[in-house]
Amino acid sequence: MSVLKEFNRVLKEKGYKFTSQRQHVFEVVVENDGEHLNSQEIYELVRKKYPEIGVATVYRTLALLEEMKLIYGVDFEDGFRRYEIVKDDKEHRHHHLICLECGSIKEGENDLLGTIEEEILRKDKFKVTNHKVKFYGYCDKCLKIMEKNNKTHT
Amino acid sequence: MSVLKEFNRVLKEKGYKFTSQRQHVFEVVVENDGEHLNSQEIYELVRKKYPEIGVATVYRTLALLEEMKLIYGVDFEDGFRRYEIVKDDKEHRHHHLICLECGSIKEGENDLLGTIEEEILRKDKFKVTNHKVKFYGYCDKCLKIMEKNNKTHT
DNA sequence: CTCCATGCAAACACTTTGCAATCCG
DNA sequence: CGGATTGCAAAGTGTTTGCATGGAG
Repeated sequence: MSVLKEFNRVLKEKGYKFTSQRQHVFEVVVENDGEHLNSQEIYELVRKKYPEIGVATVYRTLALLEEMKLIYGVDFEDGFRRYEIVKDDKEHRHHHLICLECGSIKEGENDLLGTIEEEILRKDKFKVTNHKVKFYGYCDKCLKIMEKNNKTHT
Repeated sequence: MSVLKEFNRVLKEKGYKFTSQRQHVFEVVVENDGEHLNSQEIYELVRKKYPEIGVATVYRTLALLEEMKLIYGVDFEDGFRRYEIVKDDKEHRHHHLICLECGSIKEGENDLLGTIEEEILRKDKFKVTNHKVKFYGYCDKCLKIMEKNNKTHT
């Protein structure tokens, strides 16, 4: 798997050591891409494959991976820091659709915000280099259920 | 001040009691609108006027104010829950421009995201009811300084 | 063999909770 | 008065740190 090779390469490049703990943590994040796992969930999953690992190592490794720009943290304000894989710079700049009914988190189209960022540069004279965007609302599934039940929201 | 009256009114409406602690907490948030104070900062400011207040009361009051929809929490991922006043539904749905250089937080134009939300409804079949949007980048001032220093970023 | 990396537990920082005392209505 | 509200301190979170041991290079 090329992602793992890349991981190894960047590790060496930065003078960090390759350990099975780091490999396991990284693998769990890769294998669960799109799940937005939090640190504890990652810890639990790693423990299944590598029971001796300690929480601290997981936290340290996640920080390391973030520093290496292999993953990055997202915050859904549920009290946990959650992680996503950085696929490339474009992919990085997506946004999330968070359903208030079922709690599902869906990743949205990538390029929607480009024009807005241009506008911000013009109007606010603010050069956007990244964004964290969360839309809250109701997903298709829940909308349909709510319609069926004749519920109204807001 | 009509905001305070409104506060009092909503309190009564919901069957909550009006106490000087609650008034002070609310006042501090109102007086520092735009500052995005976190709970501890609010606690410190309230203590200047009302030294007997306890942290717990501040947290409880902030939760109350949030429930009453008089304020709402924002998360700038600095480890603190920060608060803003809800002025009206429109105002609520703004976004933030966070400068990576000086850390300043500016509030952006309100209506920029309307069209995007329509597009999300069409493309993703997701009905947006609120959003939390943070743009990271460089503010006008820092951009100019960086240009002067011939620095490049990213 | 030399450090970097790890595991453990203790320490942290922010927030919440339990409970007796207080005070609004 | 009576129950909601408070202050205090203790308990809970998720996360970080100190330190001796262990393992990669």
